[in-house]
Amino acid sequence: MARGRSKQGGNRKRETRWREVLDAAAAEFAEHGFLGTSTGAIAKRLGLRQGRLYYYIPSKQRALELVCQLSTEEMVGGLMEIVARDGDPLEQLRRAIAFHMEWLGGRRDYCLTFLRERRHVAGPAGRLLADTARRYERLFEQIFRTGVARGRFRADCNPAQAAFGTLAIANAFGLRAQRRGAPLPPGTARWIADLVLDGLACGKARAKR
Amino acid sequence: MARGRSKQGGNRKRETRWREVLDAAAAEFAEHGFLGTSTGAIAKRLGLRQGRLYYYIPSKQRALELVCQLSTEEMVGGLMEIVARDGDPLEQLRRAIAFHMEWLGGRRDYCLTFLRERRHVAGPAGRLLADTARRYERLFEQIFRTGVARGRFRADCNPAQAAFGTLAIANAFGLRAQRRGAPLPPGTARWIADLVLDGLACGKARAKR
Amino acid sequence: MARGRSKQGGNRKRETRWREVLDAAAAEFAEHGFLGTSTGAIAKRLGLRQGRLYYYIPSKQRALELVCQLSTEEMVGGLMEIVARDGDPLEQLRRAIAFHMEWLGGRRDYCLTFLRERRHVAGPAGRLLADTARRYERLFEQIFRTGVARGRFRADCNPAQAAFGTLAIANAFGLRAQRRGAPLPPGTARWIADLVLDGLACGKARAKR
Amino acid sequence: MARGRSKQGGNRKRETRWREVLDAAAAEFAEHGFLGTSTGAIAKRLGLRQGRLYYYIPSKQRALELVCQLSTEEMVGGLMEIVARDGDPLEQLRRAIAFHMEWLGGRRDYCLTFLRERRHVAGPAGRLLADTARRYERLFEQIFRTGVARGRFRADCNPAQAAFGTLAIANAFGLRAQRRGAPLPPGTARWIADLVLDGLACGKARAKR
DNA sequence: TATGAATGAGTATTCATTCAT
DNA sequence: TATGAATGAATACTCATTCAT
Repeated sequence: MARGRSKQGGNRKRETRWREVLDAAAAEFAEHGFLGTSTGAIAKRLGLRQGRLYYYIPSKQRALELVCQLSTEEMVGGLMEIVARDGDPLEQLRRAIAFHMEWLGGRRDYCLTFLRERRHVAGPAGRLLADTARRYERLFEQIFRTGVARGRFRADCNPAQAAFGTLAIANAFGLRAQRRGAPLPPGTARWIADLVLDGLACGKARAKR
Repeated sequence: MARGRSKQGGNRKRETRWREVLDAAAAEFAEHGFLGTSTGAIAKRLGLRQGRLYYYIPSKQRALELVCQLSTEEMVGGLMEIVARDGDPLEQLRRAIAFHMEWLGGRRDYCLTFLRERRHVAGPAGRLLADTARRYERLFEQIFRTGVARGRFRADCNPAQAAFGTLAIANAFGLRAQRRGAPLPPGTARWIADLVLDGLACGKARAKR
Repeated sequence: MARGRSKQGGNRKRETRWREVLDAAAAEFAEHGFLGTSTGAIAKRLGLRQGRLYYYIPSKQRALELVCQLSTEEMVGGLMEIVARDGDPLEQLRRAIAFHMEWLGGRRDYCLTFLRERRHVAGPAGRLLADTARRYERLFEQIFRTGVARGRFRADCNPAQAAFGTLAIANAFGLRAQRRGAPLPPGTARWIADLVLDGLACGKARAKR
Repeated sequence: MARGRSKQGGNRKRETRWREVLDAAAAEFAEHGFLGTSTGAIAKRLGLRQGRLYYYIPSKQRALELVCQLSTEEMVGGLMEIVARDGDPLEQLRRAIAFHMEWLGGRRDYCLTFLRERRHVAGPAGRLLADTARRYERLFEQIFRTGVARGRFRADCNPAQAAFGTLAIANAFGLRAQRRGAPLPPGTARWIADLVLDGLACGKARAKR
């Protein structure tokens, strides 16, 4: 390729810079929202002038799509591994939650952007995103289903609801901690897993009392 | 006086129209976000031309503030009554959650707007809003604190965390149902209360197992 | 006429109200300028609602024209009498200046509006205004011309320039006092007349020294 | 450094363009007033599209402030030099008036804008402007005060009034000539100085006659 | 790789004016 | 005599995007 002097080196550098651009976009999107972010603000964060941004990304819209896709797809990949590995569903759930919390902490900007700004991703990209999100939730669902089937979780546990609820709780606590700027306290994942287990999977069904 | 009467009538009509304007704003804000909403869109929803809107509201910004303030303040009022009435903390929590879910259902647009768009309310109005939100959460906190003190909830229940978690779960389920356009299924509030009780207030603390 | 119950009474009342409207317009124009004045502001000053104004005036533009014309025409009338009356040009000038200062004080809003806002009167009305203003200046000019002809003013006094200068000085001092909110101090007109006489009409022509 | 050089060049070009923008704004403000000037009109004068203007100036308001500040501050600087240089107060006054007239001619748009539109500069910028204007007037005042102290001007000359009057006369004649589009006739400054000297500083006080 | 000039379209807000009541 | 609802046009300002250099 004419562009990179050494193909490898050039591409790697380019790739690196490209990630930096996405990081900057994610940071701005997380802080001010997609519509509240100007391309100038992203550029400024990178020490570039506005126009230059378009060398790296084709549009602000596309940047949002990429930010939303990148981490979600990696998250699905990671979670798949956990679910694929056999083991006690209860342990699996703990690991899954720990995994999820790690991402919330490590990729805060990407997660926040995905959670709050995905509404601005429409069309094919939006459908792709919705699909990825569904796959992620289904993996949690599967853990609950297995747990119920094996008698580890209580019989009236609704896997779909449990999966949704688990993510809601994990995200709420995970992002609350973020909002305060502090890293997640170490026991958080464990504590949330217990909360979920008691409330959604193992506790006595209250309504029956 | 003839004028007094006509003035009354005028004011009532004006007041009504004002609420309609806020409703329309809330609906648009909930659907497209504050920044994604143009004043023209609000006007269109009301069958007005854009400029006319400013006869009722001083600015889009102020409309957002009012939308965010109106329902939250009423919610605090309602919840205060529930908490003030004496009774079993467990029953109080159930009533509180039911009350909260009713608002999520009945004032969907206002609640969504508050939850997602309040970040765009800055300055004094923002501080007021934060204060109202804090008061609301504190009322839930108080229920948990009383429950722990009276031995109805488990000893290691952290009232602040429990209050936060309760709202996170209630909002997540309440608004998920909304997103699908359907009204909340009748048992939802009860079911969520059980979830919260098992997970946050009464279940065995897993970590100790 | 169908409109007034008693023609006389109705018209007089109407006439009065009409003057009040013009006064209010003049006051706003003087304070905020023509473009800086909204019809709502004029209406407010009168205790009316915006729309009602159009019962009295056909347009904001026309209101400006009337404000500018009214006092200038009366001023021309008054000054003509002074100039017509025979007498020492020096005394005439004193009287003319006193007359001018009285108007600046008594019709402050009208004078300010005329002086600063007449640029916004275009078309036939603008030409009429320019003509009236020219007639006014010419009357001063005439005093100087007579004074020179009769040997009361120095020979090299340029009547046109002297007239222009006289008005500039009178307006500047007259309106400065106004700006400070105080009524013109009693001796002002006399003092200004002396200034003008020394500087423009009687003093030794410096350039010759 | 290559960048340094290009930056220099860029800055100089930018600076130049910036002055052109202010010149255009001043021209429009002088012709149509601040409120009568649309940003589009300024842009058109520069051959730009409206939006582009905001690359050079942050707002129309700020442009007005800059137009008003720029020349007034330079004028104060120039006048200070004249007053600082020792010499006959009478000669000083002549120089000061000549200096003032030169500015009226050379920076007509800026001066007109300052004189007529400064009322639209409020807040801190307005206070700064008022201060600069006061300093300018005080410098003239000082000339008169010195002249009286040294017995060159008549004893009952009021320096503050004389300064105000001098500026009123100079502005009136200076801007009248401008309005007619012609440059100031050569002897004007001299002639005005004589007028001022006779009327304000040296003539016999008429009232005593 | 980077800059800055340029643009076109969009958006909130204001306001003179009209009209039915 | 007065009101309030309604409108259409204007206007300041922002911003994503392009392109010559």
